[in-house]
Amino acid sequence: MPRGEAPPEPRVPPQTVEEFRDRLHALNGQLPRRLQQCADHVATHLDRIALSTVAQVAQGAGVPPSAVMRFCQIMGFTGYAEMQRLFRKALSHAAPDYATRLANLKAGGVGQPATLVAEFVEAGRQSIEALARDLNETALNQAVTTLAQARTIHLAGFRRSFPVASYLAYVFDKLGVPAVLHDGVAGLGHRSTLQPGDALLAITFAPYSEETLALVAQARDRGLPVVALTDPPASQLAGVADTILTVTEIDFGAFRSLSAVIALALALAVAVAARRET
Amino acid sequence: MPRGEAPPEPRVPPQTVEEFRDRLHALNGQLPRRLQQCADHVATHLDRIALSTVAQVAQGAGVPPSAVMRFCQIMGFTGYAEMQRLFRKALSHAAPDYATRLANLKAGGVGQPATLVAEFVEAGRQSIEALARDLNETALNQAVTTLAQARTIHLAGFRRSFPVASYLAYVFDKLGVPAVLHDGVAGLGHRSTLQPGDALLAITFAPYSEETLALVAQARDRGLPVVALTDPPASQLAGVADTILTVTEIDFGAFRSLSAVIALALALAVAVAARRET
DNA sequence: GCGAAAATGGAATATTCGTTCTATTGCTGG
DNA sequence: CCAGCAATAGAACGAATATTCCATTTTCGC
Repeated sequence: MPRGEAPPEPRVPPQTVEEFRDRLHALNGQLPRRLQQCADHVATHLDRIALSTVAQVAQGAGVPPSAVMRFCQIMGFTGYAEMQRLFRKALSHAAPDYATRLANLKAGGVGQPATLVAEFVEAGRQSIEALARDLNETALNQAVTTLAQARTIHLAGFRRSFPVASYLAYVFDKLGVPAVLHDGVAGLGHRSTLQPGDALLAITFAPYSEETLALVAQARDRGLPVVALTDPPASQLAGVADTILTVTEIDFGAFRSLSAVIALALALAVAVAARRET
Repeated sequence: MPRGEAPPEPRVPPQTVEEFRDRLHALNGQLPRRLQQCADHVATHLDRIALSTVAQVAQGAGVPPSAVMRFCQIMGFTGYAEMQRLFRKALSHAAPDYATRLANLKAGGVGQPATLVAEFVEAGRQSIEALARDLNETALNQAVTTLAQARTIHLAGFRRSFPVASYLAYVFDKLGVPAVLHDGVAGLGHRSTLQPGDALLAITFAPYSEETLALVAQARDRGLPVVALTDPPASQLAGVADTILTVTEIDFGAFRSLSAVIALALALAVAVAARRET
């Protein structure tokens, strides 16, 4: 082993998954080939560790099991077992008895109110996880840029998209971002308010509502940028919107929980507000 | 071994957690003492099986390990290992690489749009899981009964509760349930529409909005039942609402994802519609 | 290129954990 | 009260798996 400068090879193992990630990141680039392979594979499959054996991780990384063992020790653990303990604890704490509780709610029987709650909870959770999985970061960044540059943001969303649009109006107001909610009250649109320098944020799901499509077309005619928040496939909007953000919302029965759309919309709003302040 | 009538001891193991629960339920009551202890413990700690050893399950149930083994075989598995495989598969499919993806999104850095999405996703998921955990079934059933008996349902919800109220208005409309959204357009309430036989569903979070409280008081004066959808502690509403449904909504920054409230509201709406039809 | 030190792969070993076996206990029906 | 059977507990066994060790290869400084 080298004499003078000892690389910070810690004797205390990471206590949380966060710490683990940090240490992994710090080590990146200064590892021998096989250990780097381990690091790469582990980084992209963090969740598998809790349920995999050394041999499986090794095969996944394309290295012999002994390399995985050395990797564990580099990370500060005494061995694979200790490392796995960390991830198992994280996994079991993540869902303490959520699954059981859900099953109990459902056990009441179809049609029972509690069962319905369980179904919508399940749909909401799946939608939200799908959002995290499928988020298009490029489109999101582009949307933020577009909206941050706009003088006024116009919000379009009718029928089941209306709650989202109205919540955005509330949030933008709180954040001090000029936004107009096109709510169709009194049968008149605010179409004349679409002015140069503005942008349109349209929230709409198939089948797209007439009003929203009309507003999008109008904005397009006047040369305003259009950001669409919709569900895949966004076929009809592909030609007319500059930026398309898609969200897969799982629905139970005929109705959607809107969880994923709202989460995305909120993040978008906060990011836009932050960008405008700088 | 016995000769003639073989008890229905299945040779094919349950393929899903659902099937597992069914078989467990079917066996209930006709098991010897120790096996029943196993069944009870497993039923209430379904989620632990994936990560526990035989010895741990046995200790939890207060039986020797061999009793757990016999229980596994009664359930149709060849042994504990096979049973555990079922739950591990369920666990890993539930969160395929969701956790990793979330961490990756967050890794972008504070203030990045993608990181914000991750935060709101996290908040939404926690809210939704909290709903499943803390749902008060009694209050829910009572709310359904109250609203199902109403001639017309009045919806109150302003500011950040407005999206929920407006979504409920949309859903009730689709379901053919008479509902009025008190949206405050033109500064006039629809107060005069509060008629005998109606009911009020108020959605409001602390700090409660003036308009909602006023509407609740008015309904109360006229003797109409009031159902409140709010966050704990519902101190101010305790005296004035007949039924109180609480939802703990985790917020990130100053904003809430509304996931849990919407899930509960949707379930409530569908349950009410179903009850009215019968 | 040569030598030392690090890295590597694979076999040997230790440990943990599931599974089986059997003696004993506790029932149940005659 | 006794025979017969089911249920049980604990110990012994065996398979799976983590861990260590060492011979070989690779890398890097001189």
